[in-house]
Amino acid sequence: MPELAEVETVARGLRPLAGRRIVAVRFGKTDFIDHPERIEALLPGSRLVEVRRHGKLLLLAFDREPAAAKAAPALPGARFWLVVHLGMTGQLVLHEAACPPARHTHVWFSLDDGRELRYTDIRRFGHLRLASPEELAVLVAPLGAEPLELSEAEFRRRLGSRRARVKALLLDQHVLRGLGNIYADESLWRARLHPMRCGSDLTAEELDRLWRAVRAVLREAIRHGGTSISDYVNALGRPGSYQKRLRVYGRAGRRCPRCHAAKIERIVVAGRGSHFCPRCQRAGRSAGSGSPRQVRVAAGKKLPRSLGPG
DNA sequence: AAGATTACCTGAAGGC
DNA sequence: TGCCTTCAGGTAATCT
Repeated sequence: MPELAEVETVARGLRPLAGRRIVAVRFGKTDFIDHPERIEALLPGSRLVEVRRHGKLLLLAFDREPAAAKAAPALPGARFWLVVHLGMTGQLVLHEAACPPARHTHVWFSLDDGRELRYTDIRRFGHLRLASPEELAVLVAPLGAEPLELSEAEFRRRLGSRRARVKALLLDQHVLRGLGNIYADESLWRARLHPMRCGSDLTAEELDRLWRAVRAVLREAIRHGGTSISDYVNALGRPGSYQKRLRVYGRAGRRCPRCHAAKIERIVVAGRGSHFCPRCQRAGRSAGSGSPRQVRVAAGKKLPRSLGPG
């Protein structure tokens, strides 16, 4: 599942393509693409000039052919961006043009060196679109801070003021951009925090631990080329190796690699499978079984019998 | 209005 | 053996 570390790895793999020109674009299914006709009109003849990662977004900057200006007056400038979100099963992989395409390949970008950049996406949760610099600014404006760039004070400010569960906050792209389910669980384990803890209940010391944990986990995952569990591969079609180093994700029932005593449990938090060590990551008072709404009711009003203590 | 839940999509896995 | 159901999760839309 492409999260920050996977998208970063793909971006690094695509960077050597800077300077290449797109000569043709071909589509399969386009129901996950915004205005494919715009892509068809603008990309051929354009040159890739830059590859960036923004959270889980892959941003490819192109300088357009002057001749293409007439074809797409909606993008008046010379520079535009191909914005790619890999969703759950998206892959952007460089192939020789002669290589037979994988199933679920939906976009072919033919390059001027005879190779093809292909977008494959089994479940089509991914997203593709073209954006002017102005449109891109609007697109990324709601996104939160880059996890590897924000300060500890900023991290504390963003999470410590929120009543939502810390797991939900880590997954919320408006708080931090780029974390997904795997690295959220790994970070919480490393910081020894229960996923159901509420952001505003975390002490400054706990938030500091979490900030350090997120950075350490992401750096380690990037160093190992990301996590390949089901579908993820890099821009050359090769898997990462961080799945071998996961401490809790997908390891329910196995012994905690830190305390070697308790077994990893899996519960649902924020609608997502959440893996943690019940011994190393204690729930604390605010992280009981009820929803935050029920906790609030419990503090002020009489409880229904079924929710009461004991 | 913040936080929770659901729909989207396909393939793998488990049950009978 | 094969069909059926359930589950996985990133995000946007919808509900409370």
